[in-house]
Amino acid sequence: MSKQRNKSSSNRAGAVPQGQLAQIPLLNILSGQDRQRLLHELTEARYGKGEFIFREGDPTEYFHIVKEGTVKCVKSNPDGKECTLKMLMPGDLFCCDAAAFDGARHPGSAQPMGDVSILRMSKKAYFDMLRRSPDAALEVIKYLGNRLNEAQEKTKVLALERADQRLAALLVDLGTRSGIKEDQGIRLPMRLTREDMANMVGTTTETVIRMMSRFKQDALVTGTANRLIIRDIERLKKLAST
Amino acid sequence: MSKQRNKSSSNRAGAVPQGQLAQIPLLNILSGQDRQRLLHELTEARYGKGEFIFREGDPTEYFHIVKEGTVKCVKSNPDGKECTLKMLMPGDLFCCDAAAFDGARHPGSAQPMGDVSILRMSKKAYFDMLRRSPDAALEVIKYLGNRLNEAQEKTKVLALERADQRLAALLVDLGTRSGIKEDQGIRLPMRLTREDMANMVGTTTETVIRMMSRFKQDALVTGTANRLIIRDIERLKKLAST
DNA sequence: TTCAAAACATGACTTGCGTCATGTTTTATA
DNA sequence: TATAAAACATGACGCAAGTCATGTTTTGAA
Repeated sequence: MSKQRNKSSSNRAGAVPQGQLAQIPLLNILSGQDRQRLLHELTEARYGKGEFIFREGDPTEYFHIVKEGTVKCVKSNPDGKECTLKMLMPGDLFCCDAAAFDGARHPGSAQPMGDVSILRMSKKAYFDMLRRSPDAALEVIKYLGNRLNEAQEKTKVLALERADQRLAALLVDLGTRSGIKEDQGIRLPMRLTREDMANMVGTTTETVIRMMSRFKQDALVTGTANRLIIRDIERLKKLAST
Repeated sequence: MSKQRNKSSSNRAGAVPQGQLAQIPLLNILSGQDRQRLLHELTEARYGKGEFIFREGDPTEYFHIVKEGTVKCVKSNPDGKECTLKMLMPGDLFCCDAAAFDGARHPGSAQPMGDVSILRMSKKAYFDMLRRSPDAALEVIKYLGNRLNEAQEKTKVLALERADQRLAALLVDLGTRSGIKEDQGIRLPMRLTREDMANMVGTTTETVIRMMSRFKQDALVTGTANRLIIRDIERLKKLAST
C-alpha cells in the first residue's frame, strides 16, 4: 500500500528495432511473411518505477509482451489492501486473456519493478494473428495453460501452508526462475522490499520482516531490497514443502 | 480429507448420442465437416460419487468437457490436506491446458460431485481440432483466459479477506452461477457438505460449521449438504465485499 | 553531503482461526 | 426400519499472525 506517483509522461512508444527479440517464444514460432507482419504490428513502450502500464478497471486496448525488466500484476480489495498475483519476466505475455475479448476491463493493474520495456500490439492485430496462425494460437493456449497451473498452485499454497512456508516458496521460485548465481549465493535481479514480498505471499510487511530476520539468523538469506541473496536454497525448499 | 472409495468399475465409455449437446459452446462454434469430425472423436464416460476421473500425478491422456453434473478440481499438499480449486459445470473444459502438452502429468485430481457425464477426446484429436479450426482455438483461448481471471480473483480473496467473507463469496458465486430459484430462496443443485466448503475457501470444517451456524441465525442461509438454500444473497454479497 | 522518506526492525498486545474433544443429528444402505 | 457412518454442532484452549507503536537504518534525490 505504498503511495504511487504517476508520471506517465516518460514512456514513449515507437517502432521495434529488429533483432534482439530472440528470447521471446511467441515471436520465434512464426516465420516468413507471418513473422514480418507480426513485427510490423508491434510497438515498444518503456516504463519506469512508480508508473502504471495499466490500472485495474482501465479498458483493454493492447496485447502485451515483456521484453526487458520485471512487471508485477496487482489486484486490490475495497479497503485498499494489495495482492501481487504474478511477476512477469521477459517473454511473458499479458492481456492475452479474456479481458482482451469483448469490451471488458482490466481485472488488475500492471506495474513495472524498475525500468521495463514492453512490446505491444492492438487487440485487432492480435486476433488476426491468432486466426491466421494455428502455431501462434497453440503457443498462446500453452502459455495460458501454464499460467493457469501456476495460479492454481499458488492458490493451493496460500490455502494450505503457513506464512513462513509461503515466503520460503516464494524465495525458491524467484531464485530458480530469475536468480543470478554469485559466490555468496543466488542474487535476485530485481529490487524487492519486504512489503513486495508480503503482497506476494498474502501476509503483512511486519510478518515478512520478522520471518526474513529469522531466515537471516538461520543463514538462509541475506540482504535487503536492493540486494537480496539466497544463501541456502535447498533448506528453503525443505521448509516450503514440510 | 474424507476417505474415498475407488470403484472405477461403474464408468462406461461409449459413442456420444447425437443431439442434446446444445449447451456446450465449444461444440457450437464448429459447423459442417469440422463439427462432424469432432463429434466422431468424442466419447462419453460416466462417473459416480467416490470415483476419480483422474488423480494428481496421472499421465494426461484426454481432453475433457463436462456434459452433466458437477466435477471438482482438487490439489493436496504433502501432509494430505486438500484444497478444492474449482467446481466445473456443464460446458466447462478441463485439461485443455499445458498439462496436456508434452509428457506432463495432471497437476491435480478431478472428482465428480455425484453422478456426472464427461465427454472426452484423445490429445491428438484435440490438437488436430485446434490446428484445423481457428474458431475452436480462439474459443479455448477465451475459456482459458476466463479461468485464469477466475483463479486470480480467487487468489486475491484468499490473500486479503477473512474466512467468513470468503465463505460468503463462495455462496454468492455458487448461487449465481448454478443456483435454482425457489420460493424460500436460491437452492444449490449439488450436494455440498461443510467440509467441501472448507476445502473451497481455505479453512477448516469446524470454522465453516460455526460460520454457517451464524449465517443461519442471521437468516442468510438454511439447510445442510443435501439441500442448501441461500435466503439473502444480497446481504451475503455485502458481507463478502466489505 | 545533507536530509527527508522509505525501508527495516522489534516489542506488546489482540484476535481470528486452528486443534482437539465430545456429543447430537442426519443420511445412506443393508 | 435398523444402525453404522457421515455430517453437523459446540465448547475450551492455544498459537500464528495481525495490529499498533516506536525506533533505527538505509536509500535516493537535492
